[in-house]
Amino acid sequence: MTKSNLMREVEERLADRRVRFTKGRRTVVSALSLTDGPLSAAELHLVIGNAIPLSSLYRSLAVLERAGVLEPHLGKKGVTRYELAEWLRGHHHHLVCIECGAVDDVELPENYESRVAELVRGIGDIARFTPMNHALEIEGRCARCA
Amino acid sequence: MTKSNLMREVEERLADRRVRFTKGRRTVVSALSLTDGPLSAAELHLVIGNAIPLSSLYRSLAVLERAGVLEPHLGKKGVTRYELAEWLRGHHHHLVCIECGAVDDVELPENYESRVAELVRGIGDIARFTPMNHALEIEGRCARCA
DNA sequence: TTCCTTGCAAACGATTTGCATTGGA
DNA sequence: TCCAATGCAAATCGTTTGCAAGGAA
Repeated sequence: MTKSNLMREVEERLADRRVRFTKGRRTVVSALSLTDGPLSAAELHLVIGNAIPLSSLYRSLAVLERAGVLEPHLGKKGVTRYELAEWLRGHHHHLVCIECGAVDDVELPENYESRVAELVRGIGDIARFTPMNHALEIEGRCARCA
Repeated sequence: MTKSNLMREVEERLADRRVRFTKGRRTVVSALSLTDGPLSAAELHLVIGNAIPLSSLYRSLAVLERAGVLEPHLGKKGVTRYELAEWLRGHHHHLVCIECGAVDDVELPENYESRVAELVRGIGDIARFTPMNHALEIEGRCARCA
């Protein structure tokens, strides 16, 4: 999805919910649309050049999460990282570095993703569970920390 | 695994690593072996009847985590809950019900688990990432809520 | 106007740490 | 004996909140 399309999608979603798409919120969505993985409030604060105070950032993140635009990922030391929700970013999985805590997104090649989906269906059958969504999270060492 | 076997396994592991299995650490492992889900430091503090001050609890948890006896489970509000490590509890995945929020553990049949492991290895190769651990989390509707 | 958002500073709560004391090998 | 573990209190750090000022509808 192009960035301007993305902003339009978000705008629409927020309008539906009577939530204002203010300058601060635009900045957050825009920054997250340009990065590879989830960012914490502090990381976001750096990325956007201290343009928005932390407290306002936290409030924007909370609003965007409640509106279903962002998804939180809980990290160590009580740090929460956010990324665009799946309906905006597309389906992907996470590589979490146990060394530095960085989270990278991977979009699997179709043959991999179909095997994951197949496993998920099979597990659902075994466990009498109706799968709606899945996430394969892999912990390990990223290229930088290996 | 019986509880006394479990304590013996932990004792052995700690001995190998020259880590003392003190009264406080025994209390923590024992409490966690008796509960169904992961517990936070505060919850543990309650469960063991304030027998150990919070700061000591945190230190015990840190030591046991570094020794590979406990695994942290990151929750909202910066709360970390701990459970016995996988080699003590068995490898499993999570089925999260989007209806009632319940989290069920599933232990996959060997042929499923090996396919998951194979995918994880393949993904690591693609992404230049060294996988150490993985977790497949499936969201959907549990049997009760379907 | 009226309600929502923002910025600042202070408050909060989970976790960590400095230091003196205790305890186990 | 002697280093690691403990208890207490104070410090840290991510996050939240009260309040007054700014903005959009």
